[in-house]
Amino acid sequence: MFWIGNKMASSKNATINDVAAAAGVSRATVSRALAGYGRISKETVNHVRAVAEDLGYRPNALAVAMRAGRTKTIGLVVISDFTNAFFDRATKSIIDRAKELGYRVLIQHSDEDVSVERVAVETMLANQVDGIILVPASKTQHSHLTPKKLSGKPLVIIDRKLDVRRFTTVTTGDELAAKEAVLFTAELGHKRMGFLIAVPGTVGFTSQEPNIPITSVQERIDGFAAGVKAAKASGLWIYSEDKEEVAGSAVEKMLDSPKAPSVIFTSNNDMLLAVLKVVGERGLAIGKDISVVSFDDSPWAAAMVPGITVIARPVEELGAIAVTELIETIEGNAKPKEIVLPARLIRRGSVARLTKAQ
Amino acid sequence: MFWIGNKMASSKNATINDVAAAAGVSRATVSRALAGYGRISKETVNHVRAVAEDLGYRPNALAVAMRAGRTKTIGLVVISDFTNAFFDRATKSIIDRAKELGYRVLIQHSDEDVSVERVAVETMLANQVDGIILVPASKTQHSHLTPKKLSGKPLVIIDRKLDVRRFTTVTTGDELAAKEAVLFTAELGHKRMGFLIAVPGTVGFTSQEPNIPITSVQERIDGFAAGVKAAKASGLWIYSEDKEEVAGSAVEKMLDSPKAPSVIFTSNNDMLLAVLKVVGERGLAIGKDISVVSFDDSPWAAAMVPGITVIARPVEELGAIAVTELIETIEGNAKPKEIVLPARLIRRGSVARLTKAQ
DNA sequence: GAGAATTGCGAGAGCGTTCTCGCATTCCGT
DNA sequence: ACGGAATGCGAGAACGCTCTCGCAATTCTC
Repeated sequence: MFWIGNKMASSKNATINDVAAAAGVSRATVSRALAGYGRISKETVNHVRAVAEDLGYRPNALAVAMRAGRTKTIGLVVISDFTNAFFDRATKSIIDRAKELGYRVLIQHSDEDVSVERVAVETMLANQVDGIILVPASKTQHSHLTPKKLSGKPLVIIDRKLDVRRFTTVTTGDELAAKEAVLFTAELGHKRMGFLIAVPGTVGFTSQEPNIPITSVQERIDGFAAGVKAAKASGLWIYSEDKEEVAGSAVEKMLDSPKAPSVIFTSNNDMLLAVLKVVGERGLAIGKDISVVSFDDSPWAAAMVPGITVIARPVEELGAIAVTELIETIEGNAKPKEIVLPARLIRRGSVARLTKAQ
Repeated sequence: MFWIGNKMASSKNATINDVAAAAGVSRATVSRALAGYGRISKETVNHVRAVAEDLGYRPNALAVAMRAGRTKTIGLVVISDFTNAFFDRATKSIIDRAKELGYRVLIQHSDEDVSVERVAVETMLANQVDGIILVPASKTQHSHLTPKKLSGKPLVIIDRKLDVRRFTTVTTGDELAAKEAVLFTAELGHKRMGFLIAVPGTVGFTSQEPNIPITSVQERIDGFAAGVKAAKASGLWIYSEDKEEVAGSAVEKMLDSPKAPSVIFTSNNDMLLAVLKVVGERGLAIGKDISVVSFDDSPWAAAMVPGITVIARPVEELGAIAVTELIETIEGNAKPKEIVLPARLIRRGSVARLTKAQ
């Protein structure tokens, strides 16, 4: 085979050696010219840049990272994919903020499974990420999250907390928001409140409170209970598998109960969909015959008529703050801190004003 | 500072050199022991593996990739983030399928902007991806997609086509599906059909057909037109900016037109939301006073009552096929091919049966 | 105009792997 | 017991890059 320099060898990338050869200078000079540091003449810079441009030279990010011991990449391990109405926006804001700060994002899903989370973290570290943002599958199982196992790489926890306070944590104040939402419905005359809670790992549904290893969900339950108590109302809890048909049956049961609630709270958007479906099939009018409040806002919850009243968490802000904190820790040495962002109630038409007991 | 070997130097990763030193063998032997190739005794293998385990050794993926000239990573450049009801599932299926085949996925968004797409592709290549899956922002502007600029890396186009046939392309048969959907509504008695089309880059809305550089959207328009013609019905086209308020105004105008349609088709889920909102505010009942058909299925379109009749595209299949084709091209040498997957109508309750002219 | 300071650039090491090559050592057959 | 084959392992190069060090050549200083 004939070739002229490396350039013709194949359609492979031109390397810094090719540029050096073509420009008639050394590798070091090319590096200086392109990165713009050190002692080098203006003419050489221009010449080298022109040659590099000409060859379509593109630095090999792998080699740069290898040499620098830094990849400018952060890892993101979320529990669910972005077909979920919370994690889609969280992921987006994390990617966007990271980009602003000059970082790339590697994404993995744990599916609420600690062992999957463990290998996801392993993969991240093998790929030399500079830091990790994690939505932990369990608040208790974190033996894979010791500084040693993390090779000293910083970790930021979002959405939920661990039962140790070793890492920076960014969450939302769901307990207070849940309580306020309940009180809001109480003001409108509601006395019987239902709460449909998605609990990963459950099979079927139950009204017995299961062990919940997720702090954010627990907070919502506690806040709901506090609200019910403060309003001197009655509460009905149903814990369901995260699957629409199952959740639908749970809703049926709730509606058929002698103490059927006048307002149903749901712990996420999937549960809300289950409620909407059953309620719709029964011909009940939202915001009139039955009221609904859900955690997490979404475009369709806002666009429906009546709009769904939601407890909106500052998702984008949460993601952006997590990235900012992480990168500060990577580049400087920020201390671990616990950041709690306020969630707020967005009142739309899905909660009826009750005049008489219903 | 005192230290014993590299291990104590900091909390950095143990390298293969550390393992070799700790096991009292050479790097080459460690490599053989861990990878399981070459001539090596059983005892050495066990010993080395134990030591590696003990040190928490984790091969540096960067170094491996560097040496191998292959990263086992593919790049994905989509036009929109995963808050979009099509790209969330597409991205998910691509990640899942890639994982099955032992590949990781790097994701970038182009926001329908060719220049952003260009740098996204650049970034991918700088990161040495083995191949790229791309949703092109424009069918005509692809000067950055020549084999040379791609460093010979394979590229698979999805969702839309380019005006050249150089790459493997995976799309859906939207033209036929649109036509069939129109004929279906005609069978139910509809004679006046509206089509609300999101056109990126448009400002406001118009009924003048703009230049549309996206083949899938064009196909839908053509199919709709073919259906209207075949049904001897009348069609009303509105091209709108991809923004809810603007699309809402477009819907208002459509409904106020003297030739107001009895059924409105929408080119994607965002447009559907705009329709639902306006229609709901006017107190019109979906599937009764007004009918709706949308491109792309989504959980909430299915859960609403009545459910929204949609043209469902095989998103997961599309993504999986794209990955499979790409990786076949990477590892073997598959020829470019054009794959078109069928889209199908899912009939729910959002299309009314008209008895008399309406 | 001679020494000092400055400027421009090349040589080379090292980041963590993998893998080829070659050198000892052990094993076998006769 | 001796030649050859088989076995086990180490040395070293290479992937592409950055950056320190040092050496010429040029410019400055008095």
